[in-house]
Amino acid sequence: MAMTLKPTAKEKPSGAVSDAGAGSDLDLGPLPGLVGYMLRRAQLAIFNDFIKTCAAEDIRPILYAILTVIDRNPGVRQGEVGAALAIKRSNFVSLLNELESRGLATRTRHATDGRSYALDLTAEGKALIRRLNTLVAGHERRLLDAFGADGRDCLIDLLGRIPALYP
Amino acid sequence: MAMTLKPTAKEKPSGAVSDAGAGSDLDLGPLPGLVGYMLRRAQLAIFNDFIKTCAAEDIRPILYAILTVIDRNPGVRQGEVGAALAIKRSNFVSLLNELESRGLATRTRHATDGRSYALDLTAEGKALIRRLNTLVAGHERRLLDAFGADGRDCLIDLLGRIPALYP
DNA sequence: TATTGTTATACTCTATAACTATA
DNA sequence: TATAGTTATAGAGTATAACAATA
Repeated sequence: MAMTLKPTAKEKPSGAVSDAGAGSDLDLGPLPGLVGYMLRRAQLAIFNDFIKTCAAEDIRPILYAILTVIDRNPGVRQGEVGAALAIKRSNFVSLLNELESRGLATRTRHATDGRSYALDLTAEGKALIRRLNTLVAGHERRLLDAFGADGRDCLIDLLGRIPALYP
Repeated sequence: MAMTLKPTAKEKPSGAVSDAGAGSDLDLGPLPGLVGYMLRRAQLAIFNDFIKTCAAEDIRPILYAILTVIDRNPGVRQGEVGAALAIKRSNFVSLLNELESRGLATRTRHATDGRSYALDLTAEGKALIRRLNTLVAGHERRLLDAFGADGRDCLIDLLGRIPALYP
């Protein structure tokens, strides 16, 4: 639970606008000190790189997450995947339709509950997720190279504690 | 540049799904180890809290950021604000229209460049940003209480280094 | 010719309500 | 009645292309 750390040297002696302004020399006031603001910028940058990384397979981050969960939990019910990824049922439908029409995943009626669908990857879907995992590992390695394993683990750890703060 | 730290104790001995699944017992595979995935979940949680925090003033995160930059840089040109916040010019127009029509900001023709607008907050806008800063400080304090100043600074520092990784 | 702001448009993600079919 | 999935719809945020006015 505890954590000991030394932040990187503060290179801006006064204002502390840091790099957040993307080269701009404007005064951003409290923004560079707000977790939410820095989170938005970081997420934009990482998602753009993720999209570029998986562009050859035409897969967006949300589709990669869905494919991953189905791959790891064959026969999982549709609603479970959505809940695990915080995607609303109504929004999940068209995403799954997309995967299904591309021949990557299948809906099968649940054995004991006629309301549910059991989701599985097709052979093509399984082959795709393997290729994607290789691409994504390369994408992730850039962060690992920049931050080191300790820095990356620390970031993951801190980020993972945030959702629990807002019940 | 260097950083020393001890991640929090790993409470899940085996799988390490952590809290990312929001209580689900599904196997999320590599997702909880991906910075981008954890970033998305953290940002969703923080933005939702921010929106709730500023709901009484009917201000979304992006409007707060714009108001802040205009407040800190009176007379700033429209394009500069957009560039500082990574908002495309074409998308910035309607956002500024919203602030202007609500009587919070003004467009004035730039003194020396007839193409530009100089942006300023109205008295009402200035009063609003002061109230917002109080609300946002409370929102941010929750993170500070949870992580401590060291943890928060570490998080901000790591997040701030991410955009520079993708030129 | 290049830049600033604007309009138009499209796509993705998200949110809500109402519907169906099963339980 | 409650739940799983679906449809319809609306709102944000983001992206590109084309245009007018100005430099």
